Amino acid sequence: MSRRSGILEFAVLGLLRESPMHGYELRKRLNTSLGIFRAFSYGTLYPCLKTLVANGWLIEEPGSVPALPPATGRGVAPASSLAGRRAKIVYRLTAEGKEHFEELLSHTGPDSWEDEHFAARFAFFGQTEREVRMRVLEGRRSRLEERLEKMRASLARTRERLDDYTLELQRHGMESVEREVRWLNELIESERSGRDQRRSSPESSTQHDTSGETGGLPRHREDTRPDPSDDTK
Amino acid sequence: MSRRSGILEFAVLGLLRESPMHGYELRKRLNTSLGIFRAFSYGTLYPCLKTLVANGWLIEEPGSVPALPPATGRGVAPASSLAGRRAKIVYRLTAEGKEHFEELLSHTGPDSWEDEHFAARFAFFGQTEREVRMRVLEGRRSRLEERLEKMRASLARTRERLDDYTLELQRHGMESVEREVRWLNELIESERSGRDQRRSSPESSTQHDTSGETGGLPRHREDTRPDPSDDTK
DNA sequence: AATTTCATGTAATTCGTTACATGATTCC
DNA sequence: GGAATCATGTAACGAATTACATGAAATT
Repeated sequence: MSRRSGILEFAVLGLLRESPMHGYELRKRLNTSLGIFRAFSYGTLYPCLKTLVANGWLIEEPGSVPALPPATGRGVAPASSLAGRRAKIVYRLTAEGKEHFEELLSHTGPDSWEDEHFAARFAFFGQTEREVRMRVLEGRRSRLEERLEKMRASLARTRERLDDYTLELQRHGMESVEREVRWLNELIESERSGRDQRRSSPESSTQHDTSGETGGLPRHREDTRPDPSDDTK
Repeated sequence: MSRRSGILEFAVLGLLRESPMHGYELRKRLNTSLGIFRAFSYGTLYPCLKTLVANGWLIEEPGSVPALPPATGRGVAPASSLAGRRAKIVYRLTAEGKEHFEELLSHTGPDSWEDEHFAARFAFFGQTEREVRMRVLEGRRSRLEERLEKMRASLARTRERLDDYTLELQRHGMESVEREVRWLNELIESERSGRDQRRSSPESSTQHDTSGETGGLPRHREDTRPDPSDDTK
């Protein structure tokens, strides 16, 4: 019962699996860390957290403020170390929550290939088993190929009667899809050749795979611009 | 009043501007002809049509069946030529509807740069004035550049702490955006150099611009596969 | 002292879907 | 005559947003 959205629930559990957080922080990570994630609002997030708690997947803890500064008498009320502080609820995954998340991770349904679901799943591939990763990647690919088929068909059918702009829009749309298919091909390829069945424990890696090419994801370089600025406008 | 969605209303008016249609057909065109348009369901479309009628922008006409076949006594009830036929309501744009659409076309707000709105607007660039086209393209571009900024920032901030997959997802996302920016650059460029202020009358063109290169959209070739098949699964 | 950013929540509303209900027409 | 597709609609529900309301903490 209470068929909560899927995608948000999934992402919240996934993020909380890595470390406990409070809502505000959670939302930011939802919008940044994860690739595509659209900006969920608080009006969505908080009620969702509530139901996750109700389901026994999360517990609320009194907020121990992240990096509590020296606080030598400065400010209004230094109070009793970290006791009387209102609000700032930190959510932590329970054992059942963890279990539930694992189950979500290992499941794949036709939804898993859809745009947003796919992105969410991909974002947690780090804790997904190899076999499931493959299923998701391949499912996504065939979903896109289906879509391409339709686009091509409709293009062929209507080509003559459309103005340049509509045509250009379709063309660009198709190219985007084709591009994603190529991306998936690369990923699938490198999944096949990669041998590591790695399975989480979030504090591994940072120097994961010193060999340049084989076994990991396909290599792409990216200009390293240190560019500190704002986040979600 | 009755702040109807925008995007669906806009698209419906735009499609009907070209020619009258009934709901079923309309929906198909929504999902195919226009580039990106997500599949609206009937449960969305029909009520929308109703309110557009209520606003005086559309009128319902008894359906003259598209290509009515000889019908020489065959079938159940040939009836009185095309009189007693139930349903099949054809919607036609009224003068006010046309006016309203023109106004929507010439307006631009911050919404116009968002993904779906942008696609919808672009799909009707054929009947949009040059100046407005420019505004929309440039608005979209700066919207995307903003987005890129944020992505870069968040990448720089979190790079070390993320696993390979999350990173790869972000990288791919950024590349997609960068690609669209390049596309927009091309379009803007060719808008600048193109001289035709063309403004609709849908029955022009089909051989619009016999010169290969200058003035129109940037040229891209595309394999012409005649591939007749189904539409919306 | 004032402003900004952090932080949590709720109520009303919007947008859109699913599932259902119905029936005509065409194809085999 | 039975299946598929065309065609129109409605009611119940779902997901998420906006606008509102509140207040603590940090920055300037």
